[in-house]
Amino acid sequence: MRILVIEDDPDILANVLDYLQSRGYVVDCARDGLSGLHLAATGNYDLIVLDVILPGADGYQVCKRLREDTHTNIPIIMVTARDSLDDRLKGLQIGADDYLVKPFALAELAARVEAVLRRSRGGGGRVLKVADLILDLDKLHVSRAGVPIKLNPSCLKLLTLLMQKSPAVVPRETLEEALWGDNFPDSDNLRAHIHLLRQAIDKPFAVPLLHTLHGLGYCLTENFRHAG
Amino acid sequence: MRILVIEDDPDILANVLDYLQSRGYVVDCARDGLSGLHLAATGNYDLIVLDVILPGADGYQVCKRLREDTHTNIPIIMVTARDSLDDRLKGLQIGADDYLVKPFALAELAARVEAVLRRSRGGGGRVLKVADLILDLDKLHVSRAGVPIKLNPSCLKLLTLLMQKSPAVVPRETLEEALWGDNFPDSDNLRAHIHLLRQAIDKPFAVPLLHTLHGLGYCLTENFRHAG
DNA sequence: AATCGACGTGAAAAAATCGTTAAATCCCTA
DNA sequence: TAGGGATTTAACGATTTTTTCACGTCGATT
Repeated sequence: MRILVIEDDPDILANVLDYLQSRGYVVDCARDGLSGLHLAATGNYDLIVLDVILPGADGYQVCKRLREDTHTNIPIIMVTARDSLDDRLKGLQIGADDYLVKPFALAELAARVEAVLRRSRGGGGRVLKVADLILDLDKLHVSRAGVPIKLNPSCLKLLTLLMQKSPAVVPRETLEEALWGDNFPDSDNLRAHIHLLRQAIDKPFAVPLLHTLHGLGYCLTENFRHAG
Repeated sequence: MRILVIEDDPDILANVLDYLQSRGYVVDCARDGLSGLHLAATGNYDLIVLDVILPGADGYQVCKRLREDTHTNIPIIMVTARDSLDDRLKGLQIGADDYLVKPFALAELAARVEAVLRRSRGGGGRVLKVADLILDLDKLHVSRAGVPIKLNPSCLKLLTLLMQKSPAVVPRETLEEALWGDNFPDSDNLRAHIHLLRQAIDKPFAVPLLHTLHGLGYCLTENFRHAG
């Protein structure tokens, strides 16, 4: 992760640089608004820590020009001693992702850096994984051993639940309620769906993942040892 | 935009509710941790404002369980009177997107809500891009492979949402709510709009970007791998 | 071993979803 | 008030999903 720190106070700059580097980030710095703008536009950073009080162009101008002129959406955390409400509002409305008031603890800066980065990288990637079976909860895409698998909505719901609970056993009633709520269909329909799910995720592969515990429920796991 | 406010103090709750509603958000609320957790898991919200001091499960527990158990990445803004450094760090590290200390100005809450929403949808830039399809949110201008495309307002709304969420799958209900709010028209009208959108952005080009996932929703993406 | 209930399998019927088209209605402006 | 674009409604066929059902298998209990 590459971070650009734009700050004119040499003491603060040195502290921030050291701390962020110690946390494993690659950090560059600029001491005034214009060189900061230039670096930001060319340097391919993942996040910018931006002081408001700067020689040259101030932080608001830097932020505004980054958003409007260069059309970048690099996350920006503004940092400043100015803590009036209007200042904070201005910073946030102009396109900053967060606004931190000096003096601040370096640990808090790092925590906010991580929070913003987490969000800017697509929210953390909501994926479930059991053995070589992967379910992407956003794309609703399933694959096993790299092979894409097509599932209908019911099977997808079942698989989601089973993967979330894995390696626990999920009772029939839980699965039925997930599919139909309170009033299930007349026939014992879950069997058919489980069958479809098995066809899709287990049949084409060597080791089955979906196991039946007679009278108890179903369980999705790799290391399944039958009691015997 | 749907927001869930989890807060037990009735005065603060009323203020926050009124203010956010006046800004055009659809707001629900919960007064304790458990019902908040339940609403959050089922209610399809775009953001959660979460008080730390709560009866039932406290805010940290709610946040943690949302991130770990239910695997949601709904943006969370924590709000609390506890402003010690450790409290703030805990909130951010546990998966909150922002941490706001009481007492706060409603305007600042709204600004931070918007900053977080901006980031959580498509990244804050005013230009959305999916493959060679480009949407300028300021000029409301759409083009693909350099060719300008004219869209009516409905299709524009649909495309905006789909691009913001890309490459995630957007369920029908989300699209319908974006177009009509709570009371959609009688007939299944989304199909017609999707058709129009396809005519505009896909038909004149070689590779389609808008894909249907039967029973699940629609997905705008370039690399769409569907199992045979 | 016999039996009963729970489970697996496959096929076919029923229902839901979807793409497409055309006509009707609404809304704004000239 | 007429015209044009936007939106809504309706209908059709095609496809997919869900449900139902019949029958065979397995496991536990007697």
